Amino acid sequence: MSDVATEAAAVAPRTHTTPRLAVIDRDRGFLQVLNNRLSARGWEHRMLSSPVRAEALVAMRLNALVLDLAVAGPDGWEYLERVCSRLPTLAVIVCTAPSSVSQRVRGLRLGADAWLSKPCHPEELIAVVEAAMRRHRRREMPELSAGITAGEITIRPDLYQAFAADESLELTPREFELLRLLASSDRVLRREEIYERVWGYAMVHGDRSVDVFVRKLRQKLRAASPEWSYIHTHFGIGYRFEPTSQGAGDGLAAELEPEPVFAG
Amino acid sequence: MSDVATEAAAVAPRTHTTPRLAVIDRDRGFLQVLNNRLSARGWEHRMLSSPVRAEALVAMRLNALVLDLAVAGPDGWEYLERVCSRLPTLAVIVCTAPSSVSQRVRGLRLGADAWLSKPCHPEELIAVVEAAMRRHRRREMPELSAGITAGEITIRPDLYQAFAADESLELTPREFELLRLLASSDRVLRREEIYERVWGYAMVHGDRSVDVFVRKLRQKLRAASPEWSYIHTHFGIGYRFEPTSQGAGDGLAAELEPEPVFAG
DNA sequence: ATTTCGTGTGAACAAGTTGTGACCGGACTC
DNA sequence: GAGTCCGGTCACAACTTGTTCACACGAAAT
Repeated sequence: MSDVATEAAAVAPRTHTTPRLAVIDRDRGFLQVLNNRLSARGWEHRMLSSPVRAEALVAMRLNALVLDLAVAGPDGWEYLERVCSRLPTLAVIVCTAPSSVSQRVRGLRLGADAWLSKPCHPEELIAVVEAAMRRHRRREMPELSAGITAGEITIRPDLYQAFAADESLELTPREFELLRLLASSDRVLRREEIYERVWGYAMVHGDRSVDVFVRKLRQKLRAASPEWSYIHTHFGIGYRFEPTSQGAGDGLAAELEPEPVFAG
Repeated sequence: MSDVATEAAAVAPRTHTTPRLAVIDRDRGFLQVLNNRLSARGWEHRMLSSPVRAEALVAMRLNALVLDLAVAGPDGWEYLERVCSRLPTLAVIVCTAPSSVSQRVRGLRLGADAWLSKPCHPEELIAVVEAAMRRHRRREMPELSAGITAGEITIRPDLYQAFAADESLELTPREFELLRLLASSDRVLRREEIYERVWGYAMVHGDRSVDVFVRKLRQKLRAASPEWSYIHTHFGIGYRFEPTSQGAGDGLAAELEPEPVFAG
């Protein structure tokens, strides 16, 4: 049970329809009841009897985590904080023994989304988890498989690949996710945001992964569509996607109104 | 720079928009206490003694709503549902008299983000509201990324850039943050305050950074929009933003919106 | 008028940011 | 077990930005 055997599925498909949650608790009866309800509901769930490292939680690609602070012992607060800061998009629900106001406030301030006192009704816990996940879900890509065409390239989410003139760019999963994110946003994306949405957890300061993958992407884009540039750097901020053809005028204007030009 | 352990303070996101919330309740004492705490915290808030139409809530441009279901009477559930579906980006916290599990579950299912039982500690309520907003704010509000237009220039937060006649001013990140701060405050800002909000930490006495950046800003503004002056010096105090056209009268009028009044 | 202090300005300097190629280790394939 | 693919780290160079400094200018104070 405590084993963190994580099947390494494809990288962050992010289109999951069934919620995936983990419960860190030791109350056998509670876990049993909860297990039944969750199974009946078709949620993917996993019961853990002790805290697991934040990295392991990342690998599980959870939507929500239910945590009994008592299980983590005196380091519970620290653990809570670490998990919340490392996985900003994870819904964290603390479900623990009766507590004081200041304890609850502290937990919420550290990043928990909700605090429930035991004993609690499993249906209420599930409703709270649903409420916490509801918003997070909204940010999953709305368009499921609609292809995006920009400049000379076409992005096909259903094939997990991008094409230029019907020729695949041979993007790796990460490269593809990065390209899809950039192409579906018409604004500057900060590195932290990119990392969080492609990698699925918080970027540590100084990580250059985004830069490196942008370079790899640009390389493949350039090879497939040399006349265009797609990914623009905003110094000190991040990157922005905008197909710009080399030969003609700079595509800077395309962002705002394409105002009519008159000779005069 | 002196860099006294400013580790995490690297160009802070500074999306520090003050929360705006409304409370629908009739408990005078509760409202009074809450009012004090919210004022101390600098939140914009408004106390309402009866439900208002969803349209009115939209106009208030709230981040969060605290609702006592009892105030809405027997139609409370319907009201809750209508508000939640009409304003999906609004954080809704139900704070009401003791209730049954099924009631709480029902409220959460209808779209509430949290359910608190009265009597509750105001700090806990605030923490719950914060937690709910934290999750919501991730999905950025459309109006937040809307640009500011002043005089001949347009400030586009989504592009981290300002434009004059669709031409970028080529502002650096700091210059942009400074301009955005000035332009979104229609009053004189002291240097210390500017420094604190743009740089993210306290200004040491005698630091001229703000002056230098104001100069750089003025230079770029002048190059892009020579007929106007935007940043005005208040000797011995600080700076104030106000677009003023050179030739004609001062453009004082165009600015003020008749938006609803909030305490704060 | 003269002094003092706060502000505007340009340039030199320091610090931070990004592009890039090389390299490393784990997972998978043959 | 060797080869390959992929994600990730590192170090370096080129570049941009941020900070500091000295001095000029102008407003307030004496």
